Amino acid sequence: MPTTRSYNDLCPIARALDVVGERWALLVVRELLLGPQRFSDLRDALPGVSSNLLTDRLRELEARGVVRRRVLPPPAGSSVYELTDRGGRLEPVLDALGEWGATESPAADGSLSATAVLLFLRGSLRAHPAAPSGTFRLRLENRAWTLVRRDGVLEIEPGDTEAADAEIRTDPITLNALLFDPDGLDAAVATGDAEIEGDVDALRRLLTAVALGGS
Amino acid sequence: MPTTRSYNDLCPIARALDVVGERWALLVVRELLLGPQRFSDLRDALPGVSSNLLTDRLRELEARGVVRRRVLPPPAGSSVYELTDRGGRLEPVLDALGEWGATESPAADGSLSATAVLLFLRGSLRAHPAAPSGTFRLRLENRAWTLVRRDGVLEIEPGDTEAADAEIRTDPITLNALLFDPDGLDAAVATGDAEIEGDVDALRRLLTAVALGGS
DNA sequence: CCGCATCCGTTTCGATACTG
DNA sequence: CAGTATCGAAACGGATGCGG
Repeated sequence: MPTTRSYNDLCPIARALDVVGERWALLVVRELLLGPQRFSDLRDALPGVSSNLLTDRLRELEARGVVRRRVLPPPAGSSVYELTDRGGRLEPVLDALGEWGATESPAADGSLSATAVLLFLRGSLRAHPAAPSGTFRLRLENRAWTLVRRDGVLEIEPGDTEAADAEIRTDPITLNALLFDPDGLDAAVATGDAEIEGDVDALRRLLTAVALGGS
Repeated sequence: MPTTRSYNDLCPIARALDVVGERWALLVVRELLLGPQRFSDLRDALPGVSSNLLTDRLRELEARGVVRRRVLPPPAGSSVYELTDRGGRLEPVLDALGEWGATESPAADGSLSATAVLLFLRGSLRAHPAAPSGTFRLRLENRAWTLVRRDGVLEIEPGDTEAADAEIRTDPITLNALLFDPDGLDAAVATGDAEIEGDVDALRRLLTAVALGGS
């Protein structure tokens, strides 16, 4: 049964927290920021959330107009969860939280979803104006995203939406490490933790731009 | 006993939520944004939080470097809680949450602390460039704040920090209503819900600027 | 397998009472 | 005023089961 608890506070901040202040709620929104996800994608991206609680959160966020459930057209038949317009407008909240959280110690251990590292990557590049232009394919956890930087705007979309200058296949943890130490790219390739293709120098410049921006 | 539960997620957003994602935590930060507060101030501003939980939250936020407890110099002897620099950097998070929460329905009923309405007032005026310059004294719940708009910057500080052009004495709910309907000022004065002094026209222009910005 | 629903032990929360 | 102590209620977390 979904939570109905409220702060009973007229302040807009408190009313926002009534909607997305429950445990896991904002992390579900985080996972949906780059595109729709299936129930099991969310569960895998959020280790520690139990399936029943994930169901509750999704129902609650759906009832509050943050998330929408959409049944894919046949033959898929399965359904995905995606942000509504209102849910998408939570992006500045998550950006601000991420910026604040990034000032802490570099963190010890834990999981890291593909969406999480891609959001960090995107935020770092957006904050760092010197990032190179180009189109990059990122393959993480058997899924693909396309990073496009053109005319100063940076977007990351799910899928192979267009031809890429370079491609990297790796896992979120390795990619995250490379964002802090781009020079580790060759070593990661050597150990098989990452595979790269295409314009490798462009990829290297991309990683370096993040590392410079983050310091 | 303070909470130690973690998402165990390397994402900066999740790590931020490990610190300020517990219930009431961000509302405590909200209350401290405009200046130090005593324990009982916080409890009164946050009806619904039990004193033991407020103690837990403050201890937790103190341990995480968000809040600091400070003992006032004699003869006061009492102690106050205030934000650390790191805690103060949460302001963009609360701004973003407030902006998102304000797009909802105007809210039905509930409490409203002085800080909450002043933060809303400040945010609205900052977003609306046409707000008039001047210095205003705001008296709510037996406490005073000074609103200064000068050279395009707007600040609200606790106390009577400088001479004011006008003063209003009222309660948070009435002030909030006036922010949506400035024309209600005369009625509020007539019923005794508000008392005003000084340059009343300047006060009227201030309220009107908020109403225009919020629409 | 996916998308839940049910059950159950543990943690957190909320209300009230009480103390220095 | 500034917290502590206690206790029932709610929320959370993990395991298991079940229909498609």
